[in-house]
Parts: sequence; C-alpha cells; structure tokens
Amino acid sequence: MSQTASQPTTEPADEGVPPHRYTPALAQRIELEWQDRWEREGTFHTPNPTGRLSEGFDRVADRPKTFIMDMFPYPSGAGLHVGHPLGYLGTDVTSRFRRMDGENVLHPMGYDAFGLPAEQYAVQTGQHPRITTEANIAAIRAQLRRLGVDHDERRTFATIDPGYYRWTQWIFLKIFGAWFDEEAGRARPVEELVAELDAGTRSPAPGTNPSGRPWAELSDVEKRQVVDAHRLAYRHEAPVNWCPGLGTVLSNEEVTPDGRSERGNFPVFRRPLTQWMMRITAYAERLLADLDRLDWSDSVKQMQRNWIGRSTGARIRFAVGAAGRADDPAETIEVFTTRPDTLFGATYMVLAPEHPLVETLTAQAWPDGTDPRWTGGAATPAEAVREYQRQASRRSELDRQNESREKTGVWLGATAVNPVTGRELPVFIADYVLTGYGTGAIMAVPGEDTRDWEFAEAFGLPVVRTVQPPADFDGGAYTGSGPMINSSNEQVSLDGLTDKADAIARMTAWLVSAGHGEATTTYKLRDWLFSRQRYWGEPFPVVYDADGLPRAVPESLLPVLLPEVDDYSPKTFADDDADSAPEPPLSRVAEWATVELDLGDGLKPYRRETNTMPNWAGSCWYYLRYIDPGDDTQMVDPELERYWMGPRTPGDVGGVDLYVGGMEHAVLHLLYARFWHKVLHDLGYVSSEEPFRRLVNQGYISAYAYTDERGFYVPAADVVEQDGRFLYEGRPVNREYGKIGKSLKNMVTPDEMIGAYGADTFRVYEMSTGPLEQSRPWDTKAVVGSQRLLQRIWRVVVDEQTGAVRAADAAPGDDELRALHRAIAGVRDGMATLRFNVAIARVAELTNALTAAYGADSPVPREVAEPLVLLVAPLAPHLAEELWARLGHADSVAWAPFPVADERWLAEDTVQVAVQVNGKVRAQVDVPADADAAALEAAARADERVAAQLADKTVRRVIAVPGRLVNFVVG
RNA sequence: GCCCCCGUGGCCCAAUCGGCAGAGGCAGGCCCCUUAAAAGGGUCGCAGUGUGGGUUCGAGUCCCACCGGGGGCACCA
Repeated sequence: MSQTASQPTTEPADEGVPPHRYTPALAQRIELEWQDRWEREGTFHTPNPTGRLSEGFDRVADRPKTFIMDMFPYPSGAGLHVGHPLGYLGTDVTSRFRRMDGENVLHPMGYDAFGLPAEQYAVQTGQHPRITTEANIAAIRAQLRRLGVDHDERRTFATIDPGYYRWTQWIFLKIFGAWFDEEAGRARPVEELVAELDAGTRSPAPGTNPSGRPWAELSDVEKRQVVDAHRLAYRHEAPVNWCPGLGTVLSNEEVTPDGRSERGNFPVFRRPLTQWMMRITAYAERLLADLDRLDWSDSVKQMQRNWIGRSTGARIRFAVGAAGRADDPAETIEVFTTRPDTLFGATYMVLAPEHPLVETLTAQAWPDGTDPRWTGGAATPAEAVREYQRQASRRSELDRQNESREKTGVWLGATAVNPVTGRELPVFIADYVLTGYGTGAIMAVPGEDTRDWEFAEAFGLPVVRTVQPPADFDGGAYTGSGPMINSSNEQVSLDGLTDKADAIARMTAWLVSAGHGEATTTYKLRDWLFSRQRYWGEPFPVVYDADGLPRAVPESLLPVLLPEVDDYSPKTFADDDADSAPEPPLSRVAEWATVELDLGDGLKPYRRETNTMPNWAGSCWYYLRYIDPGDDTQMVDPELERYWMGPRTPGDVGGVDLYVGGMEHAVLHLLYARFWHKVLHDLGYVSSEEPFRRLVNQGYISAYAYTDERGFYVPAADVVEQDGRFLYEGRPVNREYGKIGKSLKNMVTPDEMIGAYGADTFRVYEMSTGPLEQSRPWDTKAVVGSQRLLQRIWRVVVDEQTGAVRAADAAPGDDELRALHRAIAGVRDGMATLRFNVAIARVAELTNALTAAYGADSPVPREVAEPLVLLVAPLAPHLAEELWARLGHADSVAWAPFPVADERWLAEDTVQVAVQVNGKVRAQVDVPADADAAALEAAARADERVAAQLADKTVRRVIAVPGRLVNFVVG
C-alpha cells in the first residue's frame, strides 16, 4: 500500500489533539462496530409482501416500494480502484434516503461471474475458474461491506450458482419454446403455432419451409424443422464472427468497428458456421418504440436507436435472366432502398458476394467485348466469382477498412431490367454490399449515392441524374434535395417534384400497382448470436436426437450442470488463422456429451449441445432473481414481481425504479435484457414491459498521471506541486490526465482511502465532487475537506474535550431554524436528483451556521442537532448512527424519518430585491416577502438612488417580479 | 462524414419558470489558537459564464453559427 506523505495516519492521535475528536482512528472504530451491528440485526433486510422473505412486512406494508440497483460487478482479480464505488455509493445514498423517507427499499447486489476474463485468468493461474471467481467475489464483497453499503445480503447470488443458472436455462427453454407472431406483434408458445398449423388456420412463415409443400404433407422431421425455424432461439448457419485468438464466435455487439474482439482485441473473421441465434430482430420495433417510454438519458436512447437502425423505404424486384439475358427472365433480384424515388437513375445492380442468387445468376462466359475492369482478370464469370468470393471471405473487417473504400467487384455476366425504364442493368458482386442488411442486394444509383458513384467511376458505368443539383455543384454524387429530373415514363412521372417524400410516395405507389415492389422497413439490428465455444458459461439445456434436431431438456432435469473437466481452456488458434474451426471444450468430455434420456418416447441416446451461453445471458434477467433468489420452484413469484416491478399506472412500463451503471453497457447488456424481458412479458411471466424504468449512467473518475523527461510514468502519489510546477524526486514532471490504473501509475484504492480517513469521509468526498452522472478527476489532496466537514458535524453534537453530548433542550433561534429548513429542502432536492454534491453543500452550510451560532462551549439545541444528523445519515451512515445513538436513540438511524422542511421557515419575512434601470442593477430595496408588483414598484420608486435615475426620464414600462426584482424601462 | 452530451473564479462544481453570477469544497493570502509546528477555527473572490450573432425589459439559462472537449455510429443501400 502506497501512502503519500500528506495523508493522515491511523496511529493514535498526536498529543494536542482533543481526546474526543472525530479522527480517522475513531472513524474506523465506529464504522466497524456499526457494520457488525447492521449485519447482526439485519438492519437492511427488505421484506417481501409474501413468501419466504416476508418477515417484518407489517412494518413497511403501508410504504410505497422502491427497487434500486447497480449494474452488478464482474469480479476480476484486479480489485477495485476509487472510481469503481461511485455508482455503488450513489445507489446506497439514494436507498438510505428513500428508506428514511418512508419507502420499502429493495437494494440488492449480486455478481456476474461467467465469462471470458475469469476463464482466461484461470487458464493463466492454472486454477479452476470457479475457485478464482469465488475468491474474487469474496474480496469485492468485503470491500463493499467496508464501504458501508446497505445491501440486503440475503438476496445476493452469483450467475455461476447452479441455483441461479438453472433459471437462466429455464428462460432459454421458454425462448426456445416460443415464436413471434407477427400479426399479434408478440411471442407465443410454439404449441399454439403447431396447433394452428395442424388446424390449417396458419401457414408456415416465409422462409421456414424449404420444400414448399403444404404442412399436412410434411414428414415429422420436416414439420419439426419448420417449427424450429420459427423459434425465438434457433440454430442457423450463417457467416458469423469467428475469433481464432479466443477460440470462439462472437456476437456483432462484441466486435469492434475495426473488426477485432472487444475482449482481447484479436482479429475476427467472417465465417459460415451453424450457431444458436436469438431472434431479437422480431422485437426491433418494440425495442425502438418503447425507448420513448423510458426515463433514460438521451445519449443511451440515441445509441440504442442507432444500433437498431430503423430505416424505411421500399423493396423493389428486378427481373434477371438465368443465362444473363434480360429477355429471358428466370429469376428476381429483390433490393431494399430508402430512395425508391431515384429508381430512374439506377444503372447497375450489386449483390453481396455471399448472396444466394450469385451461383444461379453467374453466366457461362463473358460476352464479347466485356470491359476488362469487370472480369477481375478471370477467363470466365464463374472463375471471377469464385476468386472474388474467396477474397471477400478471407478479408477481415479490418482489411476492408484498410483498403479505404476503394471499390472492388466483378460482373456476373448477368443483366437485370430496371422495371421503370426498361434499361438493362449489369449485375455485379461487390463487398461494399453487405449480406446481413436489407436483402443483401442493391440497385445502384451513382447520381445520388456516393458509394455507387465511386463504384461507377472505377468500373466505367453510366450515371443518370434524377435530382437536379444546384448550379454550383461540383460533381460527384448529389445526395441533397432538389427538383426531380429524368424521371418519367408513360405510366409515372416524378419530374418537377421538389419534395423527396412526395417523390418516394408516388414511386412506391407505382411499384405496388405494377407489382414490382412495396413499402417496407428494415433494421440494422441483426439476430443475436448466442453460442460460445467456451467452458465457463451456462450449458444449453438442449440435446440432439438421432435426426440431429434439437430437443429441450425437461425442466425437471434442470439445471444441466457444467461438468468438471481437466482441460477447460478452449482450443485457440493463431490470431490470423481464419480457416480454423471452433472446438468447444465440452465436446471433449465424452461421458457428458452423450446421455440417455426418456423424452416421452422411451429411453434413447442423445448428444448434448456442447456450446455454452454468452456472458450476457446471466445479466439478462438477474434483477428478477433479487426478488427471491432462494425460490427453487419458479424463476420469480408473479405476485412479488408485480409488487417490485409492476407498472405503477396504466401505460407505465414498470421495471426497476433506479438502475445505475456504466455507459459502456448502453447497447449490449441493456438491449439484450430488454429483449428477454419482453419475451417473458409476452409469455406472461412478468407484468412489467421493461426491465429498467429509470437508468442513470454514473460518470467515470480519472486521475492525474505524470511522466518524466523520458516519457515514463512516475508514481503519481509521490509527485509534489511547487509553485505551479510538478516535481518527482526534485525533478520536473509533465502532468497528464487519464484512466486510473497500474499502467499510468496513478492507482488509488478505496482501501487506502478508507485506511487513511474512514469510509464515511471517502463516501462524502466521492459524492461531493459532482452530480452522479458527471465524470470527474480524483484528487487525493481534496479528501481532507470532507473529513473536516464530518469533524465539524461531530463537534456540533459531541464536545471534543469531554466527549459529552452538547445537545440540549434549548430553543433554537429563528435564524438557525431558517438555516435548518433551507438545508432540509436543499438536501432533499439533491437526493432526489442524484446531485449529492448539492446535498453535501447544504449540509455544510447548516453545519457552518450552527458552528457559528453555538460556540464551542454553549449547548446546541436538540431541535437542530438531531435533524443535522438525520440529514447526513444517507451520506455518512456510520457517523450518523454513532451520533444518533449518543443523542439517546436506541434504534438505527437508518429507519428514522428523514426531516421534512417546514414552509414557514423557508419564507423570509423581508427580501432584498434588485432594482434595475434598463436591465442594469441600480439599487437594492428591502420589501416584505409577500409584496406584490405594485408594492415592489412603489418601494423601488421610493429609493433615492432609483428616483435619481428616473428623475428626467420617461418610464415606458415597469417589470416587477415579486420576490425577485423591479426593472424600469426608460427611454 | 452523421448523431448525442458538455464548456461558469487557478481546480472540482452551485445558480428555481429566463430575474442581483457564487452555495459547498480544494489550492492560495491574511488572522486567531500554539513556545513553535501540525491539527483546528476565522476571514478574504476584479471570473461576467468557450467565441460571434439573435430573441427579450432582462440570457450562464432560449435560438443560430463557429471553436474546444467527451462519447456513439459509419460502405447500413
């Protein structure tokens, strides 16, 4: 532990320090005692209305409920630094305040413990991930306890507990057992789908029935395949993000924009593999629309909107000849475009290299005179296509980025027809068209699309402008607005239209009437890739039968326990080995991977799914489990879910009342959790529509770091400031600002700070530096200010020399009462808005006022001393408990009622208002607080300075705002 | 390139519905206490709110443009 010279020591007080001063040593003693007592007495046990945890509910039955939560931590071996507790303290202060203010507060904490870091750490240390993970959890739990947080420890759990992941698996089965009914706009059990298919009231959804034969004529296996293709959790072969360095596939959300893994920063390759997917796209519209009903920050909502990426436009079908001849239409290419209004300008088409039509559309040979730029130098189209596809699949996302937008592609030798012009359009494949978005094919309009323009330039393709660019336009694609040109045929004309929306509507109407397309909406959001080839995750509750089709493990056999293995590390490969294939660790456990089960048709052998779930699975629903983590009969009791999570008013989405966590989870965790919650809602397991009604992202704490003349970091704790310069061992160093950590040598831990000052000082300091949402610098030197405040509060109640309580039954003065009630109002406001810095400032003001009013030797009226203790209790709970007890109260201050401001003492008898002349302050006058506008004006005119100002001028207007000011407008 | 958030004393931050820019803390100056120092206490604020416009009787607050910082998205048709 590094200790800077300026930090106070915890050694016994020096001579000269009053014996009963609130010193760090005394703070330590008080804090440890109260933490023990809270645990012993179950002070923070939160009763449920019914069930196992309902003891003591009578006490809170008439209280409103509040569910307050942090994003639970992922216990890494590195331990906490001073930045980590910020959010935990914010929720702690809030929950303590709400409890005192008469609410039944649920404030739990759990641990997110499956996932790559634990596994990688375990691989390094050679220990089973469970051992290291549990040790890390114990360490972080001890740190949180030492901070004095008020979690109900009976409700804690980790995602790796079999009693927890049993229900994660159960939810998976519910999702597996459901499909999305597009007409109803919600998930329903697949049994209902099968019943409707059997009854003939429903046909298989498009794309789910490859044979195309009627349902009734399908074999049992075919029927199961059709049903499986409807499920919300389904197996799918598609290009996925394969990360050889990690030995696993990753979701889109886990891949950075430059094509690397978010964890570990390894290259990621696109590779077709069969994987479990979650049909989150079915919920795109609801996930987007319901953002408007959430109390979240604009930035997080914006990020989710971007990620969902809704765009409206049209699907347009283009006829294309099988042999490459437009007069022999054998196939149809369907494209998505947001600009159907530019259809007259479409001069060629592009398919993604992986598009399913590529093979059928590829011509036998190049026609004579084919532009050499179109062939990729190959002798035949088939050869060109094969080579281009190979390059595209090999190419990592990173490489694509590096080629800095130089357009590549080859012609298929095929030609499509523009339905509105009859023009023949060459069909290319190019990797600037993406498989997963829209239909994986585009109509290219070089005149109005920058990418198409670049491609047309490179390939010598024609450009037809359909939007008139302004006169000073200097060429290239024109993406702005303007009058439509070159856009008419016998049936439809857009020429002259200036409003893009009109043009789009008219063209779309024509497409529909002519049978060439329709209006549609697409999303950037893709389905969620849900399987990982790792050991340290939840096993899937799925087995495969002799037909190779998935079967659900019966709920009675949950949890499917993660087997013990000798070798839990995944098979990884060279970072850039794009052709490698995943090998899940569980597949090597032969005795586990096959199992005999009776799934209703006799005992048969089955093969287990050997993938595991991604880290996000456990965090998708943990908030529900806090309600009763010990319930082994159900995921969550519906009655308790209604109590803690249910909508408060009609139309309310329900959910956790306050959820605090880092901005880094704005998309991944929060989108996945919302998706699962909506599925559970649709299936009737939860009454709330959203998991988190109110979300607050706490800011980050950064710290100064220092480099010497060589550019190396020096220990920040040993740098001293002198005359505005920074010195390390006497030599000047350069100050930087950045993340707290070992690499910048500016690590400061809560343990150090608590050791030097106590937890209460640390809490007050962290909360005093700004609103919860704000990022801020750490400044160890400034912590002493918070300690001084707590010392002054202590001194208001306790005589430093004798230790006697100074509070007495004397009557406080009016000034002190006014100060008290102003402080109460201010502290409440700060608490409600999570601006604890303001609350602390109000406490400091009150403390200073009381210190000034009642010198060291005079008693302090109980009527003001006790509310002061209550006001500071959520912020410095140990100090408050100790003072509360010394003031003669037997019960914990945690349950004492929070003071309420009396309006009578908030209003001043007289107020000073400014008198302005033409907006400039010219005088101050004292008036009764309730003086109306006329009285204000009269008082102002009576002031001689004002009278002098107005003497020779015409008053054109008088603005008098009661209680604030008077403004004379003169001319 | 597009989108979102933020710019207030040396530093961290307050400022209600648009109504006198300063509550609280750090640092600094001065004073008290002390033999002295530390600790403690008291006291001290000439920034007009990133820049330039606009609306208004009045703008830190609302509008526009720009500058600076942070974040997100980005070949998404």
